[in-house]
This record gives sequence, structure tokens and C-alpha cells, in this order.
Amino acid sequence: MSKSMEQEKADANVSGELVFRVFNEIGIIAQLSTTRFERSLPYGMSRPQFSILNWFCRVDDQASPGRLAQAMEVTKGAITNSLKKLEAKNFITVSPDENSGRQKVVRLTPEGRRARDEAILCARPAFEQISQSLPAEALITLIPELEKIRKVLDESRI
Amino acid sequence: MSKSMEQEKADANVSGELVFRVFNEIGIIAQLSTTRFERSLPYGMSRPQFSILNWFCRVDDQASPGRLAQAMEVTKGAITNSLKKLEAKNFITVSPDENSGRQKVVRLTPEGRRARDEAILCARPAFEQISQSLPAEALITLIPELEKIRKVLDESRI
DNA sequence: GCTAAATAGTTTAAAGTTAAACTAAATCAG
DNA sequence: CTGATTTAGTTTAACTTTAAACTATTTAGC
Repeated sequence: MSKSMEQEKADANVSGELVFRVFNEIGIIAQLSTTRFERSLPYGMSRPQFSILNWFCRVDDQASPGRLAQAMEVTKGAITNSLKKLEAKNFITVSPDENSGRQKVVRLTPEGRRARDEAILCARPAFEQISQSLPAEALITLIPELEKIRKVLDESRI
Repeated sequence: MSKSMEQEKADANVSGELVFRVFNEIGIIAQLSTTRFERSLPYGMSRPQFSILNWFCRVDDQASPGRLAQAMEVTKGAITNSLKKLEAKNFITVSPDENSGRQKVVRLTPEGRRARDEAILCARPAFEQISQSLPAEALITLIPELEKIRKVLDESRI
């Protein structure tokens, strides 16, 4: 094996180790932040449930379950589950699609919109408390880096 | 309300929003990376199971369940659950503590150590593949930032 | 010393997730 | 047109997680 090949392999190992450490930190942060976020939410709302309501407020006022699964980057099964919970709370409606017998149309209800707005108000103190210990500049530079990582994971998804 | 107070409140809102966006990205990355990581692991090992084995190889060769719960930043119940799975696979032993009737001592078995080493070998290609799309310098600067966020979350834990 | 409070672990219920098997509908090819 | 393939959603099993209730042990206070 040539010297440069050895070096390349070493680099790959080091780099793989770095990715591992980054994912490890991210895993722990995700868990802690989700727990804290959910404790602040009203109506027994979970983070995934909030994310779906929030998506409707920010992106589109209706969508198929499949589109939501893509947007949330979870499986179709996970979405089926979350939609059931949201429908039971009357935060969304699920109706058959007029144009396609195998698709469904999910829509936000007025109650769902109100619940989402309330959720943001309830969760704000928790986020602000955390943000006091974290300089905004650091967060601003962090976001594009995280987006890059997500994109890499998303695009190489199997 | 004075001008500066209004400004402070606005800053807090902006900052809270930033924290929210960071946590949102982190949540998605955690999910995608965990799924990919677990698919590469042998023996039906899960990420939490691997993390425990890895901790024994890197930090200490024995520990109480409570200490592991702190190290992994999960609840005691979650650790009880993971330890059962690892014990069933003969990757750890759980024995009563000689010095304390209410504590237990968890130890890595030789099989557990081998499984951990194998897991690292199995997972390496997945991490290296991802690291090819992410510059190492970016990852290196990312790690301390993530550690800072985790610390803030950890220290303000309820 | 004995009672009360704190600590260590387990258990249970409810939530989320994935993967894989399954149904039903739409599309494509010959 | 008809049969095969793809696509949309659901279901199920197995896993993780938290929170809260519970047992058992240890420590602290009086």
C-alpha cells in the first residue's frame, strides 16, 4: 500500500469518527430538547403532532399523508399514527381525495390552528430560557451547517 | 414599556425562534442518522445498546444502572430496559452490589466487548460514506458548539 | 434505636419510531 | 383491454422513550 493510500484511509477513519461524534451529540440533544419541548406543550401535544400542525400553518393548508411523511422525513406508518391522534383531537380533518381514490386529503381545522398558536406561546418561555445561555451568533452559524448535514442524509436515503 | 425593554423582548423572541429552528434540524438529523446507524449494526443491536457497550469500553469497566442512566442522559426506566436486552444477548452481566443492597453492578462480558468492536467495524462504512460529503473542518468546529448546547440542556435539566 | 425521608431500580401505560406485510387503486405494456 | 407493476395508506410487531407509581434499601433526625 502506498503512503498516500494509507493516509487516505487514515483520513477516512478520522472523518468517520468525527461524523460519529457529531451524531452522538445530536442524538443526545434531540432527546433532551424534545422532552423539554413536549413538557411545555398544551393538549398533550407531542413534538411530531406539533410539527404537523406547524407545517400546515407555514407551508400549505392541505396535503396528502404521503407528502407529510416526506416533509417530516418519517415513514408513512408514523404519519398514519400521528394523523389519527390529531384527528381524535379535532385538530385536522382527513377526507378522501376527489381526484384519486387511493389518496387522502388532510386539512387543518380552526381548532388545530388555534392549538398550534397556543403551543408556540406555551413553548416560547422554554426556548427563550435556553437561548439566554447560547449566543445568537453561534446559533445562526449553526443552522446552515445542520441543514447541510440533513441534506446529505436525506439525499443518500435508501 | 421603554424602547430598550421592547428591544429586549424582540431579541428574546428572535433568539427563541433560532433555538427552535436548531432543535428542529437536530431532531430530524438524529432520527435519520439513528435509523441509518442501526441498520448497519450487527446482532440486532440498537443505538442505545451500542452506546452502553461503547461507554464500558471507553469510560469504565463497571457501573451501576443509575450511573449509566446519567451518562446516557436517559431515565432509569430506559436503562433497565436496555440492560435487559444486553443481558439477554450475554453482552453484559448484572450482579448485586456487595456494598449496597439496593444497587447493582453492571459489567461488560468478553462477548460484549467483541460485539462492540464488530459494531464499530460494521458501522464505519456508513459514517465514512457520509463524511465524504461533509468537510472535516466543518465537523470539527461543529462539535464544541453542540457540546455547549448539550451542556446547557443538561445543566438546566429538571 | 426508631421513624421519616431520600435513593436505586423496576414496572406499567402511553407515546413515538421503523420495517415489513398487506390492501386497494392507478398506471403501464403488450 | 387485460395483466403486471407501481403507488398510497394501513396494520402489526418490535424497539425506544418518558412519567408516574411502586418496592426495597439506606440514611438522617430526633
